[in-house]
Amino acid sequence: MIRSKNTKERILNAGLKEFSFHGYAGTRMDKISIRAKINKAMLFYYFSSKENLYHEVLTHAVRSIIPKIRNIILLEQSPEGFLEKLPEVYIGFFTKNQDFVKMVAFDFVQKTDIVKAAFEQAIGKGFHQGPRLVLKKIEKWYEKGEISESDPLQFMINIVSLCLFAFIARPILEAIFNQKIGDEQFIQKRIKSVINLLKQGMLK
Amino acid sequence: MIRSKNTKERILNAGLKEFSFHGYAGTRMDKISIRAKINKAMLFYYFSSKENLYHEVLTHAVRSIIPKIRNIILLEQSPEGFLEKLPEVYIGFFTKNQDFVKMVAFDFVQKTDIVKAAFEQAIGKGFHQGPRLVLKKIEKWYEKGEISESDPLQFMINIVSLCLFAFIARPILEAIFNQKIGDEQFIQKRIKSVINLLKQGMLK
DNA sequence: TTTTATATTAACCATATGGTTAAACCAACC
DNA sequence: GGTTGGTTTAACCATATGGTTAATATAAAA
Repeated sequence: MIRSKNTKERILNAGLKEFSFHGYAGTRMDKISIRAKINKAMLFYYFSSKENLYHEVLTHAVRSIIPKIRNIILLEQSPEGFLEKLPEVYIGFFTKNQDFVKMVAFDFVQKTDIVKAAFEQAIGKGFHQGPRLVLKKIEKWYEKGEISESDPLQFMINIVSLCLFAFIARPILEAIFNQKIGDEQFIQKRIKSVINLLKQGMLK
Repeated sequence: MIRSKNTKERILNAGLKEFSFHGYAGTRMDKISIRAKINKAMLFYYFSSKENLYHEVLTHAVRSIIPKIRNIILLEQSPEGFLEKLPEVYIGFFTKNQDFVKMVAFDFVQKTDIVKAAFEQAIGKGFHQGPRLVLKKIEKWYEKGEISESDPLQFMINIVSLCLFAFIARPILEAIFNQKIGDEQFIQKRIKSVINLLKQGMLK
């Protein structure tokens, strides 16, 4: 009975859009069904509840994403390469997956547990192992005198902050500084600025 | 009739707490009334609607905050001083006003207009003038060869990103890196790291 | 002490919302 | 052609939620 093989997929996509725009609490099930062009009951037929749909949307999105980032983080062995490649990959990714980023940013503050669970489930062991390995790698760079930041956690937070913040806070920044953010020109500038700052500021 | 002079204040405080924890959509009026220990009808007696209460909570919070930040941003004349003082003030402020920061971060993405309106109303002319003046100041620093970042907007985004992100994304970071964020020790480390990175990375 | 105007409450209301149900639909298999 | 079993729908339901009302309490003015 393949009346519509892609119904589930359509729901997942519509869910991602709605959740990313309105957050978990602000999202309405019937809005999702309208966007997916199906009867509301289908949502519950396939996903049983709002919480579960949210969970599946998240897991689905995370699965399609993680591998791309993981490689760069784990494989790169020199701090120069790390600081040069990461911003480009991160910012490029965030730009092309704003819905996902928005959705996570929205509810991680409040529905931390459910978001965390989705990540853990989607990533598996890598969820704990990955970050630990990265931090160790950074620690060694410091011991070898290759970088100036002694705390690996601060090192990583610096990178992620510079790459992510502008895209989460985009409406705030646009309102305050009265400039458009997010077009190709801005993104290229942003990447350059971040790489420059990181290399000049954290390499020895 | 001063049966309870501080009822309004109590509602405002309870509102800030609830809105910051659950966002606009996720906040329930009766939860606010319970937290404020008054009858739900009082909320509407004093603030007429949820949207309006939200607006007032925001305006109230913004008013108590802006002056502290404004001075440092506008008065400081050297880039060194700017990069040394701002992180301390910002991070200190964000740490002590996490509710406010959370609330703004939560809904600025989605309810941009209402948040923006509250800011504009609370700040007045300074809302547009302030940022413009800062950007001009930074531009001059670059022209004088005192800083290496040519784009004032990127300059500011770099600063704000490094100061704010960790406190907004706190639960994410704690989950990923499996470390506590937000205690006094972390905050001191964070301030140091940000100042170092900014000075080493953007001063000439 | 009575009046007055504000402050406060319990009970209520209309609607929105997540979720259910029972029946219809339809492709494949017999 | 009829049966089977997953798919889809319209109608429905219980509860939650923002908001209202009418009555009551109370401090101060008269």
